[in-house]
Amino acid sequence: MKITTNVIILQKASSVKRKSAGEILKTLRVPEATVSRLSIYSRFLERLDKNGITTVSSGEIADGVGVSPAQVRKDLAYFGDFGTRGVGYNVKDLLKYTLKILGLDQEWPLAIVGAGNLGFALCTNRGFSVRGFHIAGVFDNNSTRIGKQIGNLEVKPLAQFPEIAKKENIRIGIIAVRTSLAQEVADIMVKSGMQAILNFSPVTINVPEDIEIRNVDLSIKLELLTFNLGIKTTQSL
Amino acid sequence: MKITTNVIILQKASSVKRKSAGEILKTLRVPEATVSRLSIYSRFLERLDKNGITTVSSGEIADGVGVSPAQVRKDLAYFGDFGTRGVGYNVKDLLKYTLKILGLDQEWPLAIVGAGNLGFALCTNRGFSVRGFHIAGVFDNNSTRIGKQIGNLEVKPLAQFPEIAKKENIRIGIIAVRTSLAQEVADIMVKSGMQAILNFSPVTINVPEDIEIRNVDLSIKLELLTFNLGIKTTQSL
DNA sequence: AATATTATGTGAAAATTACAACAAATGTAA
DNA sequence: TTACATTTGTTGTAATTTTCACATAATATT
Ligand SMILES: NC(=O)c1ccc[n+]([C@@H]2O[C@H](COP(=O)([O-])OP(=O)(O)OC[C@H]3O[C@@H](n4cnc5c(N)ncnc54)[C@H](O)[C@@H]3O)[C@@H](O)[C@H]2O)c1
Ligand SMILES: NC(=O)c1ccc[n+]([C@@H]2O[C@H](COP(=O)([O-])OP(=O)(O)OC[C@H]3O[C@@H](n4cnc5c(N)ncnc54)[C@H](O)[C@@H]3O)[C@@H](O)[C@H]2O)c1
Repeated sequence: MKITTNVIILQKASSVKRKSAGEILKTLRVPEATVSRLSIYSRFLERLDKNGITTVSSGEIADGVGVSPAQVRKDLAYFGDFGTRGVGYNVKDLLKYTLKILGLDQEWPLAIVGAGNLGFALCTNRGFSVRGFHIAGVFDNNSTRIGKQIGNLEVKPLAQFPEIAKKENIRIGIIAVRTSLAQEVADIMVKSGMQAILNFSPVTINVPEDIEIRNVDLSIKLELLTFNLGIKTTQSL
Repeated sequence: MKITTNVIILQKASSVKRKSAGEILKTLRVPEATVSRLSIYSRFLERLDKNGITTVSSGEIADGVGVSPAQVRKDLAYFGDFGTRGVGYNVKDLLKYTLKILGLDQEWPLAIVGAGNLGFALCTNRGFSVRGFHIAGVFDNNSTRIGKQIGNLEVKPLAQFPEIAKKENIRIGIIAVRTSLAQEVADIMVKSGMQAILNFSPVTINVPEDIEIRNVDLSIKLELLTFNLGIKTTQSL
C-alpha cells in the first residue's frame, strides 16, 4: 500500500495541499525547526561518510550537532523509519534520505541580485556546489558593475533577470542589494516567477502568500549576542 | 519600589543569574524568538522615526514586520510598560527602549577572523555602524592576506588576536574562515576571552557553556527553501 | 537457546510559545 | 459630564514543540 505523504511545515511556511486518489493521504505537519536540524544532520552525515564511518546512532548524531538523541529520532521519524533497532543508522543511506527530503537530489540554479561585496562573496562561495546549488545568474543595475566578470559569470543588467531566469529555469532568487532597494528587487523576482527568495538585507520584505521567503539576518544574530552580553553587565533594564 | 529584572532567554541561550539584595528579584524567561523580534521592531521603529512618525500602535508595528499585534504587545511586555492605552507607543521612546534592551546603548567592537571574500564583505558592510557595531580587528593566517588594507583596517596575523582583542576590549568574535578551520579559530577566540561568537561557517562549533554562540547559516535557509519547493513538485517522499 | 545489550520508534507528559479575549486606561466627541 | 472609540497590558487558553520513558527489535554473549 502506497502512502503519499502530505508535508506541511509549520511557522512561517505556507501550507501545501496535495490530492492523490486511491492512496492513503497522510497529512504531516513538520516543524520548521525540524527541517533546519535535518539540514544540520545531513551535513554531519556528510562528514562521517567522508571519514569512512558507516554506522551512526542517534546519540552520536546528537553529540555531533548539539541536540538531544530523542530530538534526532523524532525529527527523522517525521519522514520514515531509517534506522535499525539495536544498530543505528547506515550513514550513506541516511545521508541519501536527508538529501532527498531536503530536495537536494537535484541541481538548484540560483539567481543573485546585487553584485556588491556580499554578492561577490556569494558568487565565489565554494560551499554551494557541494549541496547541489549553483549560481546561474548575477544581476546589478549599476553600470560600473554590469559586464564585470565574477569567476566564469558575467554580471548582467537587472532588466535581463526575467529572461535569464526563465531560460535557466531559476526558481530561487537571492537578494543582496542595499536595504532600501530590497523590496523593489523582491517584486521583480516575484514577477519573474521566482518561487522562493533568500533575503540578506536587514528589512522585512512583503511577498505573496505562495512565495517562500527567508532571511539570513546578520543583525538579529549579532543583537541576540549583545542582548545576552548586556544582561550580564547591566544592573537593571 | 524598584524591581530588578532577571532576564533569562530560552532555547540555546545560557541561563543568567543575578542577585540584588533588598530589591524584588523577578525572574523573567524571554523566548529567543522574542529577542529576535525585538531586533526587528527596533529597526522598523528606526525607519518610522526617520520618516518623522511620532506615534505607533502595536497593530501598525505588526503590519510593518509581519507578526500579530498581540505578539508585539506580549514581546514588549516582557520588558516593561512602554505604551499608553488608547494611544499607542511613542516612536522615539520605544526605539530608545528597544535599543537599550538589546544592549545597543553602547559601542560594540568586533573582531573578524578570516579576511576572505566573506570577511571582506563584512568589513566593508555599512550596516554595522548604524547599530553601534564597528570592526576593531581583522585577522588571517594566510601570508598573502596579512598586511592588506581593508578600508582603514589592516589585516593582522591571527597570532595577534589575543593581544589586540584585549587592547580593543573586544568581546564578540566573528568566524569567517573556511569550514575545516572554524573550530580551531573558535578555540582561539575562547582562549582570548571572547564572550560571544558569531559563526558563518556551516559547521557545528563547540564552545564552553558560558560562551554565547550563534550561527548565520546560509545553507540551512537555502535548504529550507528547497524543502518547501521540493514538496510542491515531488510525488512522494 | 537463552540472556544481555544496544538503540530505534513512539505515545504520553511536560514545557514552551503563540493566540485570543477583555478589563483598564486614555482621548474625543456629543 | 457622559458616552464612545481606541489601544494597551494581561490573563487564560490553545497550539506546538520538546522531552521522557519504554516496548520493540536486532545483535552479541554465555
Ligand atoms: N556586506 C556584508 O557582509 C553583508 C552581510 C549581511 C547583510 N548584508 C546586506 O546585504 C546587502 C548588500 O550588501 P553589500 O555589502 O554587498 O552592499 P554593496 O553596496 O557592496 O552592494 C550593493 C549592490 O547592489 C547593487 N544594486 C543596488 N540597487 C540595485 C538594484 N535595484 N538592482 C540591482 N542591483 C542593485 C549595487 O549596484 C551594488 O553592487 C545590504 O542590504 C546589506 O545590509 C551585507
Ligand atoms: N562567501 C560567502 O558568501 C559565504 C556565505 C556564507 C558562509 N560562508 C562561509 O564563510 C566561510 C568563509 O568563506 P569565504 O568565502 O570568505 O572563504 P575564503 O576562502 O574566501 O576565505 C577564507 C579566509 O580565511 C582565511 N583563513 C583560513 N584559515 C585561517 C585560520 N586558521 N586563521 C585565520 N584565517 C584563516 C583564509 O586565508 C581566507 O582568507 C566559509 O566557511 C564559508 O562556508 C561564506
